[in-house]
Amino acid sequence: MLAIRRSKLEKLKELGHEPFGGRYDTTHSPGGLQEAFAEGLSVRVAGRVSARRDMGKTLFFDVSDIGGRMQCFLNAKNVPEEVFALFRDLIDLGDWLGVEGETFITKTGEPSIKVTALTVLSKALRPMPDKWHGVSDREIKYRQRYLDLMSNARSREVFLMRSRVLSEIRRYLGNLDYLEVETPMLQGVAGGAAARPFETFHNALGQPFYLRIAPELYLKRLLVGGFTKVFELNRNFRNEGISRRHNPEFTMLEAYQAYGDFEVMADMVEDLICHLAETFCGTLKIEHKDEEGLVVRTIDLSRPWRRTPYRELLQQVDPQWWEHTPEKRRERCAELGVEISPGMEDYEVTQQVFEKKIEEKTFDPCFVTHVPTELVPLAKQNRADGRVVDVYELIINGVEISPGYSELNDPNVQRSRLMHQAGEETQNIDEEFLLALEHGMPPAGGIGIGIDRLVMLLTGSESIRDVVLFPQLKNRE
RNA sequence: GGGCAGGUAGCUCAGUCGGUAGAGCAGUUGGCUUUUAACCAAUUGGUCCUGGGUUCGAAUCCCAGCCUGCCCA
Repeated sequence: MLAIRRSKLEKLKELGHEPFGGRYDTTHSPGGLQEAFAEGLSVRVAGRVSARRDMGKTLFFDVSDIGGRMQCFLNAKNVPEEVFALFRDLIDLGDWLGVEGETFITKTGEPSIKVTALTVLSKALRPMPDKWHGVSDREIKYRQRYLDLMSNARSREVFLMRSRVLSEIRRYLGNLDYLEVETPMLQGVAGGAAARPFETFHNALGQPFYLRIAPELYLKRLLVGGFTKVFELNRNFRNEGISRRHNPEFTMLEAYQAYGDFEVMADMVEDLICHLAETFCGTLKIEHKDEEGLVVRTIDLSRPWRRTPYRELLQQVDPQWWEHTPEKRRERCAELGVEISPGMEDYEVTQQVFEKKIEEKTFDPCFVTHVPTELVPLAKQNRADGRVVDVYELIINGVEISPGYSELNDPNVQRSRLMHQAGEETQNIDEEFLLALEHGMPPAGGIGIGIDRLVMLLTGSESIRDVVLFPQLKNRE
């Protein structure tokens, strides 16, 4: 098959066509013309030949790109013989073409271009995937995403929506006077979260670096510097397991607002996510469907969203949970079918119960507030109850979508909390960050939003690999 | 890391009890001047994931490995 395509390529050259083209100025994209369609327009449209229906002296073909398709009509009577023969004999499904002609509507009502001239833009030497099923082999979808995109409308929709969601988040925050910034991805100390980092090495500096696991400690330095509303929307890296919900590199939004607190930020996140759902899904009741198109779950984003303290949620699992001794709590785990390991601290035991019995079963939005201090070293402690911090963790669709804090800005408390978390490993403390706090950070509310999980929620995707263009896979060898 | 499922033509997939490797689409050839998964006829195309083993004979049974997916940790 390759050989046949190559011989067509040679014939194109013999006939004076450059098979890998060049600049081609268009009046419309295929999808753009579809939207702005009127009869009798002179147009130039380019795209990949995605279908052809050959009727002898007449033939139809579609040109398409990520944004849509347009039917073209080629008739032996309307064009010079060589133009007709060029398409008929040398153009295959998958080739890129520039098409010039006039718009009209066919007998069957299809908006079309009556072709008068063709320009070869690129010859495809390999065939397109199955025109009806597309590619469904997961490995091919992920390793050769372009084949997935050119053959599966659903994938195109997901990634178009992802792109538009990112733009809309930037626009939304910009309207609120947030400034977008970029902070280091190569960090000397990987701070801002508890996760194993990727390690690397800078040769000229002779110094090890870590790929960031969070931008938080740098964004807070910017609060110290006087940025009062600031966000970063970019990649984090965590050297941990890969699963349906985890990719080693993932996209995170972090935003900080001076003089705010976690409740101000919860209000904003609630409004932002509802805005995105209304804009891109047209509804706050999002239906997730299975392969057959049957609705398996409906997520209701109607406001106001539930806000419930961590303490109360555990009482819903076991009313006596907080009265139990640590030993009794471990016993209850066995009864509840929650697996724990012997080395776990008491608060970790409770957190396991939270994750298995509450988080995984919560699909409609819930802000879990006031979680135990040990779980969040970077948030302010609650004034009335120092055992908890002033934070929320937003659960939707059984996963944490967004954390939000009243940010800790007391340098002394911050130091002791980080020391406590680091234990023996004091080299993991970002002294430069503590130095910045000593210069004075305004009180602030901060949030993170896991963008991949948000896009999964909005598109009804069951796997993070279906919303990341090139998910991490093992090398072939 | 553990368990389960899968890997067959470019793509989507069948393959019975271990007995010559199959279909649809794509491709090729021919026909057809308004089709839209166009249609009709003919036809090409295989490292059956890899490597061992059992057997007269392996896509099929056994062992090891690779890759993917799902579940668990």
